[in-house]
Amino acid sequence: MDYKKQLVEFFKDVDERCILGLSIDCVIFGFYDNQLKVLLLRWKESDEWGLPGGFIYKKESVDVAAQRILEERTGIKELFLQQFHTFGKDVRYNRVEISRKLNWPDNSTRLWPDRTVSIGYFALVDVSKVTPTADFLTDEYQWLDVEKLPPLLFDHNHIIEVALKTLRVQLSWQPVGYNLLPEKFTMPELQRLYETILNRSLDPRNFSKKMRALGIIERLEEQRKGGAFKSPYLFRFDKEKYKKALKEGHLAFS
Amino acid sequence: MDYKKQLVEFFKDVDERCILGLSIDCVIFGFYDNQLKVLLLRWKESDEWGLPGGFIYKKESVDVAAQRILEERTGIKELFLQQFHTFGKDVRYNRVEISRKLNWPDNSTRLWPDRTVSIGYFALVDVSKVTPTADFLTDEYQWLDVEKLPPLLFDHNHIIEVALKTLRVQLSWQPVGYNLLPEKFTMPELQRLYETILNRSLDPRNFSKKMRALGIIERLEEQRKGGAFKSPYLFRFDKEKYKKALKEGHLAFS
DNA sequence: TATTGAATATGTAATTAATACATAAAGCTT
DNA sequence: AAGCTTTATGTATTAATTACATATTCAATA
Repeated sequence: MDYKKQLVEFFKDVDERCILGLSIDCVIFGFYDNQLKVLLLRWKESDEWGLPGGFIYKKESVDVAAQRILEERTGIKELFLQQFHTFGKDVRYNRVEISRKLNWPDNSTRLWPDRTVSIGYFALVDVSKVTPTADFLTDEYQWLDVEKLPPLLFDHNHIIEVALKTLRVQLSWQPVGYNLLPEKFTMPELQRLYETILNRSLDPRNFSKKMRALGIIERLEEQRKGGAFKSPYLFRFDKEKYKKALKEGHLAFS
Repeated sequence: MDYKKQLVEFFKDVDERCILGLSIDCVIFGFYDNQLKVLLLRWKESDEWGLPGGFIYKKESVDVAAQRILEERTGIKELFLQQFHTFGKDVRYNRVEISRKLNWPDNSTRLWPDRTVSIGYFALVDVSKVTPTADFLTDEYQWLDVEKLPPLLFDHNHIIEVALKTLRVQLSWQPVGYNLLPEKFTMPELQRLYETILNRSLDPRNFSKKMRALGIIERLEEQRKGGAFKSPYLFRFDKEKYKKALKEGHLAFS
């Protein structure tokens, strides 16, 4: 059975097992090469990219569904995952246009509901711990720079924008980094993460002072060698204190 | 035709005109008697209270539906309205329990979907400008103190808690008051609004200093007479500057 | 092995914001 | 006129934020 026939079966199956007209879209952020990246999937037999997403089983909480979808796509369980907005415009896609873009038969989206409301979640993950896996509809993944995204399927560019905005606001009163950086990292790496998310440069003396004052990281004796310059110290998050700061929220990068 | 028969018609009609399995719940905050109030509706032929809510027409944006529902319930168009969370637990109500509580015939909720996901919006309104109107399912409204709520239908107590938490967080970086107070208000009134939302007392000298420094209110020459004490000055929000502050977010009640 | 270039580590002074705190003034009542 | 109640207001202290420059280390290479 070829892909196009499987598609019909796939959507029939979704209709049977899942809630209709409601989906989840996941904005999975990662950080490397000093850039904030987002995980995107290329849809089969097309050049179109979109966010990982999925549907909610009939007897499954939405939060659980989001977690499941993320685990399916990234292979990791423990991650920062947060619902940030529900996208409910009456027209979020045009079935004819989608069929064309995806090179699907004309009537293949016939079984889709007239509209779909999508609940957006964003996740922060350590790229090195992730093994992205495409789903049935897609066959390639890529981490793309959030600042240089091509036009995506559906309203996914907009969804990413809102996620990013939420992340920026959150950064001003909660710590970020535990889920985005490897276990050990240098102060400049942490600073570049903040600079990337906030999209502006910070003073290294003030940044270091503030971060260390928060009491959520500890400096190790270890240094990272390798560059033709002074070796930076390595740091590590104190998981307990980090979690506490997440809850209480006492940062202020204004 | 009596109410119980109409009920069946009502839900049939909803099924035909609206998206299934998705609803909107509105937490409408108001402020008077120095207390933060929330608008609640009593369901017909019962003593059970719940949030105003409704369903989304098949070709209607979720935001528009929320606005429509609020307008139907309060009669006012221009209000602060914000989506704050989507509630998607797999079990949010028990149909048998609901039937019993509402004194409905046993099978009256038979046509309800197995579960409903609800999108939560909160609104801030000037109580004096509102003419609350009950809907088909309800026949009485009341403004109840958010701190003294009885057990409500469904997960509405939880929804209000989340709304209140959101409002508190928001207060720390955005102004509040334009939609909750009458056009002219005194500084102590504004302070009590803040104290009520934050649930703690503030120093009047510091509060006044800070508020006036924000540049979003102007003091009028007018004073309010009437009490056996020094007449307070009246203030008014500068709508433009208030809107700007809303967008930019520069407050900090920490 | 001495030199150079690149990135890191660090401290202090100045400014701004937040907090703590008490008294005089005005309006109504009696 | 006295008394009660609520409002209006300023200053000193502390804490937080900002601005700013130089010495260090490592690797490459001359």
